[in-house]
Amino acid sequence: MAVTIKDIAAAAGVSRGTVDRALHGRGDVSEEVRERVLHIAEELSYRPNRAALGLAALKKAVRIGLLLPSEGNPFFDEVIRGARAAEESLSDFGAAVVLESVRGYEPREHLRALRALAEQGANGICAATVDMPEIRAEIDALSADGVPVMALNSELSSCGCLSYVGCDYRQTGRIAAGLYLLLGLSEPSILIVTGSRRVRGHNERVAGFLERLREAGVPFSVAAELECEDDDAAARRLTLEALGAHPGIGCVYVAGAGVGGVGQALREAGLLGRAPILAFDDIPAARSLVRSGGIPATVCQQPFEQGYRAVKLMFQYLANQAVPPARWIARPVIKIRENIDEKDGEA
Amino acid sequence: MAVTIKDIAAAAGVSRGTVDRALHGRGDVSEEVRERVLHIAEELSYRPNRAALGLAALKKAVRIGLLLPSEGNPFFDEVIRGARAAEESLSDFGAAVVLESVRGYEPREHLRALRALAEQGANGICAATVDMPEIRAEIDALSADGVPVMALNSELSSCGCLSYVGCDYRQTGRIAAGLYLLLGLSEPSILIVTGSRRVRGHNERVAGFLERLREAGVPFSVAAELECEDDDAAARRLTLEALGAHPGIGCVYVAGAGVGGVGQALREAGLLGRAPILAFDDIPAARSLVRSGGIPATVCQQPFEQGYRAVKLMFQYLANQAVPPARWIARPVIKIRENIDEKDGEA
DNA sequence: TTGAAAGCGCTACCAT
DNA sequence: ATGGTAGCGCTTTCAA
Repeated sequence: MAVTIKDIAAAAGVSRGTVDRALHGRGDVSEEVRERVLHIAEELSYRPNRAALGLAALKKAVRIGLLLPSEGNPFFDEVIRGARAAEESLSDFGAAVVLESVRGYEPREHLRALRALAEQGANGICAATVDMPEIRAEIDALSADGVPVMALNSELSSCGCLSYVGCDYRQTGRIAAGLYLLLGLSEPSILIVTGSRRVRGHNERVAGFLERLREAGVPFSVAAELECEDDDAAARRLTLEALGAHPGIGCVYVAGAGVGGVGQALREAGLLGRAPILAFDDIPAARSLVRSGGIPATVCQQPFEQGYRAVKLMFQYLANQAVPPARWIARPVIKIRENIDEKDGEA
Repeated sequence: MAVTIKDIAAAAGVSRGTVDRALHGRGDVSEEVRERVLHIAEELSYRPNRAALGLAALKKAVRIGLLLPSEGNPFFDEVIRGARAAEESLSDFGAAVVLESVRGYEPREHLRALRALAEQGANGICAATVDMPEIRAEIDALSADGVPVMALNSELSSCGCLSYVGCDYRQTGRIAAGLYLLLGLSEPSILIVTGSRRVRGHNERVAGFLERLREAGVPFSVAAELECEDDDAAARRLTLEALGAHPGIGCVYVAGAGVGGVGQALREAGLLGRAPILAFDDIPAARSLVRSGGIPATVCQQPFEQGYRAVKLMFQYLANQAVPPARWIARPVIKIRENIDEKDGEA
């Protein structure tokens, strides 16, 4: 049988209540007793029992706020599914998730959502938001108020964030390059379609991609780098223009959203299936292009897992003061036609 | 606050003890009361609290037996890691894992191990074993004795197994075919190296591979199908012979173990990196061939996850009588040079 | 500053 | 056949 708080109390010659106070620094405990208890706990390598912790925590339910730019964004629908799954599996321990769904990346809107979550009594917040000064300031303020904030899916520059749960964009870019190499294309001209140069993740994906190609020492050239603002219509138009201006494009690398528009452009140009698209995630548009052969392979970032993880780690921090790792990085998943229809589920 | 057993007791006008007995069919309960309680529970959509369940279950620790042919088999080392991780995460609920490690697939040895686990007081057993009549009979006997057995990694023909946790071999074969198609090889002659025709998983991997290639309608031919008995030395020798007998082999498909031997043979024949190997799992030999370019991509079966899952599902069955799904299938993971070094971890 | 005790939801044992 | 209750490990409140 594992070591319990009772064992420590007996060994230290104090009551269980005192041990609890000493271990967690709540209430007043004499310095001498505190040290003795801590020492004994260390000695016996005490670890609190999670079942008991959960049961006792039921009284004061923990509320986890979730800020996602998920309006009209199917990637985040999966994040939500994961967060709900975590909520479900933690409901027996008193966890509840409150969601603020936002459209796009307008800082003002994100600020509003953060404050709304705090007002709804969130004890901690997981936020997929933008790396702007005003946002960072709000996060610092929330943290100071005792509401920790965790960056989700997009990392934030140094601020009071508890941790980052998401993916390593450079790494996924490198994997996309690996897939490019697998294809063994003969035409070395690549068209790059990025979402926005202001989005750090997109830049890193492009950098990782090019970095790996250079390392591999294969001949390649970048025909053009387009910025489509994550918009399908813009992606289609710009891609068509580029295909016209640069004949002989052998591959299109799509670092952000807008892959549906790129596919449409290639179809119109009669190149779908001939000039492969390398893309990210398995949102519906990407899925259907994988099925039709326009995308030979896509690198996915486990949105379900990200949502699940973020909620779970935040809960463990709030309920059991278990400090999460500074960065929890989702393992990238390569999907091709033969496994594109797999659905992520309960971890 | 969620519905508790107390609420049901109040609604039914009986005591909590009676509700417990009625819900779980233990002890004597009058038919009339039983029905009333069950009805109310259904009505209120009662779900037992897992934290409380775990806490109460601490008194009678659950022991889970694990039978693995893991001696000298690095694949199963990962399964063990996963099982240990599950044990760790369930230790707060009173779970313990006892391992019987066996070398190879000798039915006599497996029988001995099964009995040894039962003698050590295992309340349930997860077994990666062979599909033989004497084994199935023992499993039926154990089940009848109240020790449920779960098939792990290799499925067993209809017997009293609680469920199957592992992968879908045909599906992984199809994915390997998808990778073959990605490579766009010009030389359509394929050498197949299987482990053993007596191993169901190997056969299914070959069948799935060929099935998908036929579906795709690409030209291909099978130069030869070798059986290497999962042995590197045999694999090397047979592969070298086949390369000599069938010049122009463009790809080697390795359905079982022995991939190290195949790589060695290709190296000696000066074909490493020129005739790609398609293989399974990321055991050390496969990993190093991926790094050196001999294997462009490998299809992995999440051994860590399999071990983790099996123990977790078995525990939930034993402790909370939660019936596991008949089949829990691990998601296949494609690894290439750029992500081969990722380590599976805590789910 | 510390101790004692109630209570979280469930199970199991002892009375009745 | 049913009720009552102790107890799993921890937190928290009330007394002292």
